[in-house]
Amino acid sequence: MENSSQTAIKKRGRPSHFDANTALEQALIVFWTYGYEGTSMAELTEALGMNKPSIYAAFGNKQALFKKVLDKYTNEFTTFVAEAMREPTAAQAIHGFLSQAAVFLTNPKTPHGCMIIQGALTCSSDASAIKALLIDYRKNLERTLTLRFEQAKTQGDLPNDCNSQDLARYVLTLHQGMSVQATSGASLAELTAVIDLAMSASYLRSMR
Amino acid sequence: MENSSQTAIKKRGRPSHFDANTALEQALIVFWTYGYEGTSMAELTEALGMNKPSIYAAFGNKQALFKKVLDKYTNEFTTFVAEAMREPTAAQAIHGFLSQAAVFLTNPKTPHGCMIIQGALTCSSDASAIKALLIDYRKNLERTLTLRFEQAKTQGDLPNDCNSQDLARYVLTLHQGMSVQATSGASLAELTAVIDLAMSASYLRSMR
DNA sequence: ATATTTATTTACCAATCGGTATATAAATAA
DNA sequence: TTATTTATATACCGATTGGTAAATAAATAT
Repeated sequence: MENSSQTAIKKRGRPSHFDANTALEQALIVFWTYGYEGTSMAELTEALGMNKPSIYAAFGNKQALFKKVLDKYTNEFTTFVAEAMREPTAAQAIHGFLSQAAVFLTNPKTPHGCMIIQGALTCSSDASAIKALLIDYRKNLERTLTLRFEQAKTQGDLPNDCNSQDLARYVLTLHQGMSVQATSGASLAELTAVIDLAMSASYLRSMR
Repeated sequence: MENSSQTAIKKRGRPSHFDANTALEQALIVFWTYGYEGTSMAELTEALGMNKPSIYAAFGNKQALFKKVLDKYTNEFTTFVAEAMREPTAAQAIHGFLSQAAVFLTNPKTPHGCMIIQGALTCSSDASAIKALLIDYRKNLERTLTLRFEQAKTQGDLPNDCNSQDLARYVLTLHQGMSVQATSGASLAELTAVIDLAMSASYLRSMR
Protein backbone atom coordinates (compact mmCIF):
# COMPACT_ATOMS: atom_id res chain seq x y z
CA MET A 1 0.00 0.00 0.00
CA GLU A 2 2.52 2.58 1.15
CA ASN A 3 5.11 1.75 -1.51
CA SER A 4 2.85 0.96 -4.41
CA SER A 5 4.15 3.86 -6.51
CA GLN A 6 7.68 2.43 -6.66
CA THR A 7 7.99 -0.36 -9.22
CA ALA A 8 11.15 -2.01 -7.88
CA ILE A 9 10.64 -2.57 -4.17
CA LYS A 10 13.64 -4.08 -2.42
CA LYS A 11 12.50 -6.74 -0.01
CA ARG A 12 14.36 -7.26 3.21
CA GLY A 13 15.04 -10.90 3.91
CA ARG A 14 16.14 -13.95 1.95
CA PRO A 15 14.19 -14.11 -1.30
CA SER A 16 11.80 -17.00 -1.74
CA HIS A 17 12.86 -19.25 -4.59
CA PHE A 18 9.28 -20.27 -5.45
CA ASP A 19 6.49 -18.55 -7.31
CA ALA A 20 3.29 -18.54 -5.28
CA ASN A 21 1.09 -18.81 -8.34
CA THR A 22 2.84 -21.78 -9.94
CA ALA A 23 3.00 -23.43 -6.52
CA LEU A 24 -0.77 -23.14 -6.23
CA GLU A 25 -1.12 -24.51 -9.76
CA GLN A 26 0.86 -27.58 -8.79
CA ALA A 27 -1.11 -28.00 -5.57
CA LEU A 28 -4.28 -27.76 -7.61
CA ILE A 29 -3.27 -30.68 -9.81
CA VAL A 30 -2.57 -32.86 -6.79
CA PHE A 31 -5.78 -32.01 -4.89
CA TRP A 32 -7.78 -32.30 -8.10
CA THR A 33 -6.39 -35.75 -8.79
CA TYR A 34 -6.44 -37.35 -5.35
CA GLY A 35 -9.02 -35.29 -3.46
CA TYR A 36 -8.53 -33.45 -0.18
CA GLU A 37 -7.87 -36.43 2.07
CA GLY A 38 -6.21 -38.50 -0.64
CA THR A 39 -3.51 -35.83 -0.81
CA SER A 40 -0.76 -35.85 1.80
CA MET A 41 1.49 -33.00 2.79
CA ALA A 42 4.43 -35.17 1.73
CA GLU A 43 2.98 -35.37 -1.78
CA LEU A 44 2.47 -31.62 -1.81
CA THR A 45 6.05 -30.89 -0.75
CA GLU A 46 7.29 -32.97 -3.66
CA ALA A 47 4.85 -31.48 -6.18
CA LEU A 48 5.47 -27.87 -5.15
CA GLY A 49 9.21 -28.26 -4.72
CA MET A 50 8.79 -26.64 -1.32
CA ASN A 51 9.36 -28.16 2.07
CA LYS A 52 6.61 -28.12 4.63
CA PRO A 53 7.60 -25.07 6.69
CA SER A 54 7.70 -23.00 3.51
CA ILE A 55 4.27 -24.21 2.49
CA TYR A 56 2.84 -23.45 5.91
CA ALA A 57 4.46 -20.01 5.95
CA ALA A 58 3.17 -19.19 2.48
CA PHE A 59 -0.32 -20.68 2.49
CA GLY A 60 -1.20 -21.81 6.01
CA ASN A 61 -2.17 -25.36 6.87
CA LYS A 62 -3.62 -28.03 4.61
CA GLN A 63 -7.18 -26.71 4.84
CA ALA A 64 -6.11 -23.14 4.09
CA LEU A 65 -4.03 -24.32 1.14
CA PHE A 66 -6.97 -26.29 -0.19
CA LYS A 67 -9.22 -23.25 0.05
CA LYS A 68 -6.70 -21.11 -1.84
CA VAL A 69 -6.45 -23.83 -4.46
CA LEU A 70 -10.25 -23.96 -4.66
CA ASP A 71 -10.30 -20.22 -5.28
CA LYS A 72 -7.82 -20.64 -8.10
CA TYR A 73 -9.90 -23.48 -9.53
CA THR A 74 -13.12 -21.51 -9.61
CA ASN A 75 -11.47 -18.34 -10.86
CA GLU A 76 -9.45 -19.90 -13.66
CA PHE A 77 -11.19 -23.11 -14.65
CA THR A 78 -14.91 -22.56 -14.24
CA THR A 79 -15.24 -19.31 -16.17
CA PHE A 80 -17.07 -21.24 -18.87
CA VAL A 81 -20.10 -21.33 -16.58
CA ALA A 82 -20.60 -17.57 -16.61
CA GLU A 83 -19.90 -17.59 -20.32
CA ALA A 84 -22.61 -20.19 -20.92
CA MET A 85 -25.09 -18.20 -18.81
CA ARG A 86 -24.66 -15.32 -21.25
CA GLU A 87 -26.15 -17.37 -24.10
CA PRO A 88 -29.37 -15.77 -25.36
CA THR A 89 -31.80 -18.55 -24.40
CA ALA A 90 -32.16 -21.05 -21.57
CA ALA A 91 -31.75 -23.98 -23.95
CA GLN A 92 -28.59 -22.48 -25.39
CA ALA A 93 -27.30 -21.72 -21.91
CA ILE A 94 -27.85 -25.33 -20.87
CA HIS A 95 -26.28 -26.71 -24.01
CA GLY A 96 -23.38 -24.31 -23.73
CA PHE A 97 -22.83 -25.19 -20.10
CA LEU A 98 -22.95 -28.95 -20.61
CA SER A 99 -20.90 -29.07 -23.80
CA GLN A 100 -18.19 -26.83 -22.40
CA ALA A 101 -18.25 -28.87 -19.22
CA ALA A 102 -17.76 -32.04 -21.26
CA VAL A 103 -14.64 -30.57 -22.86
CA PHE A 104 -13.39 -29.35 -19.50
CA LEU A 105 -14.04 -32.61 -17.65
CA THR A 106 -12.08 -34.64 -20.20
CA ASN A 107 -9.32 -32.13 -20.89
CA PRO A 108 -6.15 -34.21 -21.40
CA LYS A 109 -4.06 -31.37 -19.93
CA THR A 110 -5.77 -31.44 -16.54
CA PRO A 111 -7.07 -34.13 -14.16
CA HIS A 112 -10.40 -35.51 -15.30
CA GLY A 113 -13.64 -34.71 -13.50
CA CYS A 114 -14.69 -31.75 -11.42
CA MET A 115 -12.68 -30.92 -8.33
CA ILE A 116 -15.68 -29.48 -6.52
CA ILE A 117 -17.37 -32.86 -6.79
CA GLN A 118 -14.51 -35.28 -6.28
CA GLY A 119 -12.49 -33.15 -3.87
CA ALA A 120 -14.40 -34.61 -0.93
CA LEU A 121 -17.57 -36.44 -1.97
CA THR A 122 -17.09 -38.60 1.12
CA CYS A 123 -14.37 -38.26 3.72
CA SER A 124 -13.53 -38.97 7.33
CA SER A 125 -15.25 -36.83 9.95
CA ASP A 126 -12.00 -34.87 10.27
CA ALA A 127 -12.64 -33.33 6.86
CA SER A 128 -16.38 -32.78 7.18
CA ALA A 129 -15.83 -29.01 6.96
CA ILE A 130 -14.22 -29.42 3.54
CA LYS A 131 -17.06 -31.65 2.39
CA ALA A 132 -19.57 -29.03 3.54
CA LEU A 133 -17.61 -26.31 1.78
CA LEU A 134 -17.76 -28.17 -1.52
CA ILE A 135 -21.48 -28.79 -1.08
CA ASP A 136 -21.86 -25.03 -0.68
CA TYR A 137 -20.01 -24.46 -3.93
CA ARG A 138 -22.37 -26.85 -5.69
CA LYS A 139 -25.41 -25.17 -4.18
CA ASN A 140 -24.00 -21.91 -5.46
CA LEU A 141 -23.90 -23.25 -8.98
CA GLU A 142 -27.48 -24.42 -8.56
CA ARG A 143 -28.47 -20.87 -7.64
CA THR A 144 -26.64 -19.49 -10.67
CA LEU A 145 -28.53 -21.81 -13.00
CA THR A 146 -31.85 -21.17 -11.27
CA LEU A 147 -31.47 -17.41 -11.63
CA ARG A 148 -30.63 -17.81 -15.29
CA PHE A 149 -33.82 -19.82 -15.85
CA GLU A 150 -35.89 -17.27 -13.96
CA GLN A 151 -34.50 -14.68 -16.32
CA ALA A 152 -35.37 -16.90 -19.27
CA LYS A 153 -38.96 -17.04 -18.14
CA THR A 154 -39.28 -13.25 -18.13
CA GLN A 155 -37.62 -13.22 -21.53
CA GLY A 156 -40.14 -15.75 -22.75
CA ASP A 157 -37.81 -18.54 -23.88
CA LEU A 158 -38.82 -20.85 -21.03
CA PRO A 159 -42.44 -21.78 -20.18
CA ASN A 160 -43.74 -20.07 -17.07
CA ASP A 161 -44.95 -23.35 -15.59
CA CYS A 162 -41.38 -24.68 -15.62
CA ASN A 163 -39.84 -24.91 -12.17
CA SER A 164 -36.51 -23.13 -12.52
CA GLN A 165 -34.91 -24.85 -9.56
CA ASP A 166 -35.98 -28.30 -10.71
CA LEU A 167 -34.54 -27.61 -14.14
CA ALA A 168 -31.35 -26.31 -12.57
CA ARG A 169 -31.09 -29.46 -10.50
CA TYR A 170 -31.65 -31.60 -13.57
CA VAL A 171 -28.83 -29.87 -15.44
CA LEU A 172 -26.60 -30.01 -12.39
CA THR A 173 -27.36 -33.69 -11.91
CA LEU A 174 -26.23 -34.30 -15.47
CA HIS A 175 -23.10 -32.29 -14.86
CA GLN A 176 -22.28 -34.19 -11.70
CA GLY A 177 -22.94 -37.50 -13.38
CA MET A 178 -20.72 -36.47 -16.27
CA SER A 179 -18.00 -35.64 -13.78
CA VAL A 180 -18.21 -39.13 -12.29
CA GLN A 181 -18.10 -40.54 -15.80
CA ALA A 182 -15.04 -38.46 -16.69
CA THR A 183 -13.23 -39.48 -13.53
CA SER A 184 -13.94 -43.08 -14.48
CA GLY A 185 -12.38 -42.63 -17.90
CA ALA A 186 -15.25 -41.54 -20.18
CA SER A 187 -14.22 -39.75 -23.38
CA LEU A 188 -15.42 -36.42 -24.72
CA ALA A 189 -17.35 -38.23 -27.45
CA GLU A 190 -19.14 -40.35 -24.87
CA LEU A 191 -20.11 -37.31 -22.79
CA THR A 192 -21.25 -35.51 -25.92
CA ALA A 193 -23.58 -38.38 -26.72
CA VAL A 194 -25.00 -38.09 -23.21
CA ILE A 195 -25.63 -34.38 -23.75
CA ASP A 196 -27.37 -35.04 -27.07
CA LEU A 197 -29.80 -37.36 -25.33
CA ALA A 198 -30.31 -34.94 -22.48
CA MET A 199 -30.98 -32.03 -24.81
CA SER A 200 -33.81 -33.89 -26.46
CA ALA A 201 -35.88 -33.18 -23.35
CA SER A 202 -39.23 -31.63 -24.21
CA TYR A 203 -38.59 -28.19 -22.78
CA LEU A 204 -35.44 -27.80 -24.78
CA ARG A 205 -35.73 -29.86 -27.90
CA SER A 206 -37.71 -27.31 -29.84
CA MET A 207 -35.32 -24.50 -29.00
CA ARG A 208 -31.94 -25.76 -30.15
CA MET B 1 -19.48 -81.10 4.37
CA GLU B 2 -18.74 -84.23 6.38
CA ASN B 3 -21.03 -83.29 9.26
CA SER B 4 -23.81 -81.54 7.38
CA SER B 5 -26.37 -84.16 8.37
CA GLN B 6 -26.01 -83.35 12.06
CA THR B 7 -27.87 -80.18 13.05
CA ALA B 8 -26.03 -79.42 16.30
CA ILE B 9 -22.31 -79.44 15.52
CA LYS B 10 -20.15 -78.87 18.54
CA LYS B 11 -17.34 -76.48 17.65
CA ARG B 12 -14.01 -76.91 19.32
CA GLY B 13 -12.59 -73.61 20.54
CA ARG B 14 -13.91 -70.53 22.27
CA PRO B 15 -17.14 -69.41 20.63
CA SER B 16 -17.06 -66.08 18.80
CA HIS B 17 -19.35 -63.58 20.44
CA PHE B 18 -20.10 -61.75 17.17
CA ASP B 19 -22.35 -62.54 14.25
CA ALA B 20 -20.47 -62.32 10.96
CA ASN B 21 -23.48 -61.03 9.06
CA THR B 22 -24.38 -58.22 11.43
CA ALA B 23 -20.70 -57.29 11.67
CA LEU B 24 -20.60 -56.92 7.89
CA GLU B 25 -23.78 -54.87 8.05
CA GLN B 26 -22.16 -52.46 10.49
CA ALA B 27 -18.99 -52.28 8.41
CA LEU B 28 -21.14 -51.50 5.38
CA ILE B 29 -22.68 -48.49 7.09
CA VAL B 30 -19.27 -47.09 7.95
CA PHE B 31 -17.67 -47.64 4.52
CA TRP B 32 -20.83 -46.36 2.83
CA THR B 33 -20.77 -43.19 4.90
CA TYR B 34 -17.09 -42.28 4.89
CA GLY B 35 -15.73 -44.12 1.84
CA TYR B 36 -12.87 -46.60 1.75
CA GLU B 37 -10.06 -44.27 2.78
CA GLY B 38 -12.24 -42.11 4.99
CA THR B 39 -12.85 -45.17 7.15
CA SER B 40 -10.19 -46.18 9.67
CA MET B 41 -9.71 -49.56 11.27
CA ALA B 42 -10.24 -47.86 14.62
CA GLU B 43 -13.68 -46.72 13.50
CA LEU B 44 -14.47 -50.21 12.31
CA THR B 45 -13.46 -51.82 15.60
CA GLU B 46 -15.85 -49.51 17.39
CA ALA B 47 -18.70 -49.98 14.92
CA LEU B 48 -18.39 -53.77 14.79
CA GLY B 49 -17.77 -54.19 18.50
CA MET B 50 -14.79 -56.31 17.56
CA ASN B 51 -11.14 -55.60 18.19
CA LYS B 52 -8.73 -55.58 15.30
CA PRO B 53 -7.30 -59.10 15.59
CA SER B 54 -10.83 -60.51 15.50
CA ILE B 55 -11.68 -58.49 12.41
CA TYR B 56 -8.53 -59.60 10.65
CA ALA B 57 -9.13 -63.23 11.61
CA ALA B 58 -12.73 -63.12 10.43
CA PHE B 59 -12.54 -61.00 7.27
CA GLY B 60 -8.88 -60.41 6.37
CA ASN B 61 -7.36 -56.96 5.99
CA LYS B 62 -9.10 -53.68 5.22
CA GLN B 63 -9.25 -54.31 1.46
CA ALA B 64 -10.67 -57.81 1.92
CA LEU B 65 -13.26 -56.53 4.38
CA PHE B 66 -14.26 -53.79 1.96
CA LYS B 67 -14.70 -56.33 -0.82
CA LYS B 68 -16.89 -58.52 1.38
CA VAL B 69 -18.92 -55.45 2.30
CA LEU B 70 -19.21 -54.56 -1.37
CA ASP B 71 -20.56 -58.02 -2.08
CA LYS B 72 -23.16 -57.56 0.62
CA TYR B 73 -24.07 -54.16 -0.77
CA THR B 74 -24.64 -55.42 -4.31
CA ASN B 75 -26.45 -58.55 -3.18
CA GLU B 76 -28.80 -56.92 -0.71
CA PHE B 77 -29.20 -53.31 -1.75
CA THR B 78 -29.04 -53.18 -5.52
CA THR B 79 -31.57 -55.86 -6.32
CA PHE B 80 -33.91 -53.13 -7.55
CA VAL B 81 -31.75 -52.88 -10.67
CA ALA B 82 -32.53 -56.39 -11.87
CA GLU B 83 -36.14 -55.80 -10.89
CA ALA B 84 -36.32 -52.67 -13.02
CA MET B 85 -34.73 -54.48 -15.97
CA ARG B 86 -37.66 -56.88 -15.91
CA GLU B 87 -40.10 -54.07 -16.77
CA PRO B 88 -41.78 -54.74 -20.13
CA THR B 89 -40.39 -51.77 -22.07
CA ALA B 90 -37.13 -49.81 -22.16
CA ALA B 91 -38.87 -46.64 -21.03
CA GLN B 92 -40.46 -48.44 -18.12
CA ALA B 93 -37.15 -50.07 -17.25
CA ILE B 94 -35.43 -46.68 -17.20
CA HIS B 95 -38.18 -45.09 -15.17
CA GLY B 96 -38.28 -48.03 -12.79
CA PHE B 97 -34.52 -47.97 -12.36
CA LEU B 98 -34.30 -44.23 -11.73
CA SER B 99 -37.31 -43.92 -9.48
CA GLN B 100 -36.30 -46.87 -7.33
CA ALA B 101 -32.77 -45.49 -7.25
CA ALA B 102 -34.13 -42.16 -6.01
CA VAL B 103 -35.87 -43.90 -3.12
CA PHE B 104 -32.78 -45.94 -2.36
CA LEU B 105 -30.34 -43.03 -2.54
CA THR B 106 -32.38 -40.97 -0.05
CA ASN B 107 -33.45 -43.81 2.24
CA PRO B 108 -33.41 -42.34 5.76
CA LYS B 109 -32.49 -45.74 7.18
CA THR B 110 -29.20 -45.98 5.27
CA PRO B 111 -26.38 -43.59 4.33
CA HIS B 112 -27.34 -41.40 1.39
CA GLY B 113 -25.84 -41.86 -2.04
CA CYS B 114 -24.43 -44.90 -3.80
CA MET B 115 -21.51 -46.67 -2.19
CA ILE B 116 -20.12 -47.80 -5.54
CA ILE B 117 -19.78 -44.17 -6.55
CA GLN B 118 -18.70 -42.51 -3.32
CA GLY B 119 -16.67 -45.43 -1.92
CA ALA B 120 -13.58 -44.18 -3.72
CA LEU B 121 -14.34 -41.59 -6.40
CA THR B 122 -10.89 -40.20 -5.76
CA CYS B 123 -8.30 -41.56 -3.35
CA SER B 124 -4.59 -41.71 -2.66
CA SER B 125 -2.51 -43.91 -4.94
CA ASP B 126 -2.46 -46.49 -2.15
CA ALA B 127 -6.14 -47.22 -2.80
CA SER B 128 -6.06 -47.09 -6.59
CA ALA B 129 -7.02 -50.77 -6.73
CA ILE B 130 -10.23 -50.05 -4.84
CA LYS B 131 -11.01 -47.12 -7.12
CA ALA B 132 -10.49 -49.37 -10.16
CA LEU B 133 -12.68 -52.04 -8.62
CA LEU B 134 -15.55 -49.60 -8.18
CA ILE B 135 -15.13 -48.35 -11.74
CA ASP B 136 -15.50 -51.98 -12.84
CA TYR B 137 -18.73 -52.28 -10.90
CA ARG B 138 -20.07 -49.17 -12.63
CA LYS B 139 -19.02 -50.49 -16.04
CA ASN B 140 -20.88 -53.65 -15.20
CA LEU B 141 -24.06 -51.72 -14.58
CA GLU B 142 -23.54 -49.95 -17.89
CA ARG B 143 -23.38 -53.35 -19.60
CA THR B 144 -26.55 -54.47 -17.85
CA LEU B 145 -28.45 -51.43 -19.09
CA THR B 146 -26.99 -51.71 -22.59
CA LEU B 147 -28.09 -55.31 -22.90
CA ARG B 148 -31.57 -54.41 -21.73
CA PHE B 149 -31.83 -51.76 -24.44
CA GLU B 150 -30.56 -54.16 -27.10
CA GLN B 151 -33.33 -56.48 -26.05
CA ALA B 152 -35.83 -53.61 -26.27
CA LYS B 153 -34.80 -52.99 -29.85
CA THR B 154 -35.54 -56.56 -30.86
CA GLN B 155 -38.83 -56.29 -28.99
CA GLY B 156 -39.61 -53.11 -30.90
CA ASP B 157 -40.09 -50.70 -28.00
CA LEU B 158 -36.88 -48.79 -28.77
CA PRO B 159 -35.99 -47.33 -32.19
CA ASN B 160 -33.32 -49.30 -34.04
CA ASP B 161 -31.25 -46.19 -34.70
CA CYS B 162 -30.91 -45.61 -30.98
CA ASN B 163 -27.42 -46.35 -29.66
CA SER B 164 -28.00 -48.65 -26.70
CA GLN B 165 -24.70 -47.89 -25.03
CA ASP B 166 -25.18 -44.15 -25.34
CA LEU B 167 -28.63 -44.43 -23.81
CA ALA B 168 -27.23 -46.63 -21.04
CA ARG B 169 -24.55 -44.04 -20.35
CA TYR B 170 -27.17 -41.29 -20.26
CA VAL B 171 -29.25 -43.16 -17.69
CA LEU B 172 -26.14 -44.04 -15.70
CA THR B 173 -24.98 -40.43 -15.80
CA LEU B 174 -28.31 -39.40 -14.32
CA HIS B 175 -27.99 -42.08 -11.65
CA GLN B 176 -24.48 -41.00 -10.72
CA GLY B 177 -25.51 -37.36 -10.63
CA MET B 178 -28.47 -38.26 -8.45
CA SER B 179 -26.09 -40.06 -6.13
CA VAL B 180 -23.95 -36.93 -5.78
CA GLN B 181 -27.11 -34.94 -5.14
CA ALA B 182 -28.28 -37.39 -2.48
CA THR B 183 -24.91 -37.35 -0.75
CA SER B 184 -25.16 -33.57 -0.72
CA GLY B 185 -28.55 -33.68 0.98
CA ALA B 186 -31.09 -33.72 -1.86
CA SER B 187 -34.54 -35.05 -0.95
CA LEU B 188 -36.55 -37.76 -2.65
CA ALA B 189 -38.94 -35.12 -4.01
CA GLU B 190 -36.05 -33.22 -5.55
CA LEU B 191 -34.66 -36.33 -7.22
CA THR B 192 -38.13 -37.27 -8.45
CA ALA B 193 -38.42 -33.87 -10.13
CA VAL B 194 -35.08 -34.55 -11.84
CA ILE B 195 -36.37 -37.88 -13.10
CA ASP B 196 -39.54 -36.29 -14.44
CA LEU B 197 -37.49 -33.90 -16.51
CA ALA B 198 -35.20 -36.68 -17.69
CA MET B 199 -38.09 -38.91 -18.70
CA SER B 200 -39.44 -36.22 -20.98
CA ALA B 201 -36.62 -37.07 -23.39
CA SER B 202 -37.88 -37.75 -26.89
CA TYR B 203 -37.12 -41.45 -27.01
CA LEU B 204 -39.05 -42.08 -23.86
CA ARG B 205 -41.73 -39.45 -23.51
CA SER B 206 -44.24 -41.15 -25.78
CA MET B 207 -43.88 -44.47 -24.05
CA ARG B 208 -44.59 -43.75 -20.42
C1' DA C 1 31.36 -5.02 9.00
C1' DT C 2 27.34 -5.86 11.67
C1' DA C 3 22.50 -6.24 12.70
C1' DT C 4 18.09 -7.32 11.02
C1' DT C 5 14.83 -9.56 8.27
C1' DT C 6 12.98 -13.32 5.79
C1' DA C 7 13.13 -18.08 3.78
C1' DT C 8 15.06 -22.23 3.77
C1' DT C 9 16.64 -26.79 5.61
C1' DT C 10 16.87 -30.30 8.95
C1' DA C 11 15.16 -32.54 12.43
C1' DC C 12 11.71 -33.46 15.15
C1' DC C 13 6.76 -33.77 17.47
C1' DA C 14 2.49 -36.39 19.15
C1' DA C 15 -1.15 -38.84 16.99
C1' DT C 16 -2.85 -41.99 13.94
C1' DC C 17 -2.40 -45.27 10.13
C1' DG C 18 -2.94 -50.45 8.86
C1' DG C 19 -1.43 -54.59 10.78
C1' DT C 20 0.36 -58.24 14.23
C1' DA C 21 2.78 -60.87 18.20
C1' DT C 22 1.70 -62.46 22.56
C1' DA C 23 -0.96 -63.73 26.19
C1' DT C 24 -5.37 -65.08 28.01
C1' DA C 25 -10.15 -66.81 28.09
C1' DA C 26 -13.52 -70.20 26.92
C1' DA C 27 -15.06 -73.95 24.65
C1' DT C 28 -14.46 -79.38 23.51
C1' DA C 29 -11.69 -83.85 23.25
C1' DA C 30 -9.02 -87.04 25.52
C1' DT D 1 -7.82 -83.24 35.01
C1' DT D 2 -5.21 -82.19 31.11
C1' DA D 3 -4.42 -81.21 26.26
C1' DT D 4 -6.13 -79.06 22.27
C1' DT D 5 -8.56 -75.72 19.75
C1' DT D 6 -10.40 -71.31 18.75
C1' DA D 7 -11.45 -66.42 19.85
C1' DT D 8 -10.59 -62.91 22.63
C1' DA D 9 -7.97 -58.74 24.65
C1' DT D 10 -3.76 -56.16 25.39
C1' DA D 11 0.01 -54.31 23.87
C1' DC D 12 2.80 -53.36 20.51
C1' DC D 13 5.04 -52.68 15.52
C1' DG D 14 7.12 -49.53 11.81
C1' DA D 15 5.35 -46.13 8.75
C1' DT D 16 2.91 -42.17 7.88
C1' DT D 17 -0.22 -38.39 9.23
C1' DG D 18 -0.50 -33.08 9.74
C1' DG D 19 2.26 -29.75 11.89
C1' DT D 20 6.46 -27.17 14.12
C1' DA D 21 10.96 -25.79 16.71
C1' DA D 22 15.51 -24.74 15.92
C1' DA D 23 19.28 -23.87 13.05
C1' DT D 24 21.04 -21.97 8.83
C1' DA D 25 21.28 -19.27 4.51
C1' DA D 26 20.66 -15.18 1.83
C1' DA D 27 19.06 -10.89 1.16
C1' DT D 28 18.92 -5.54 2.82
C1' DA D 29 19.56 -1.67 6.35
C1' DT D 30 22.56 0.66 9.24
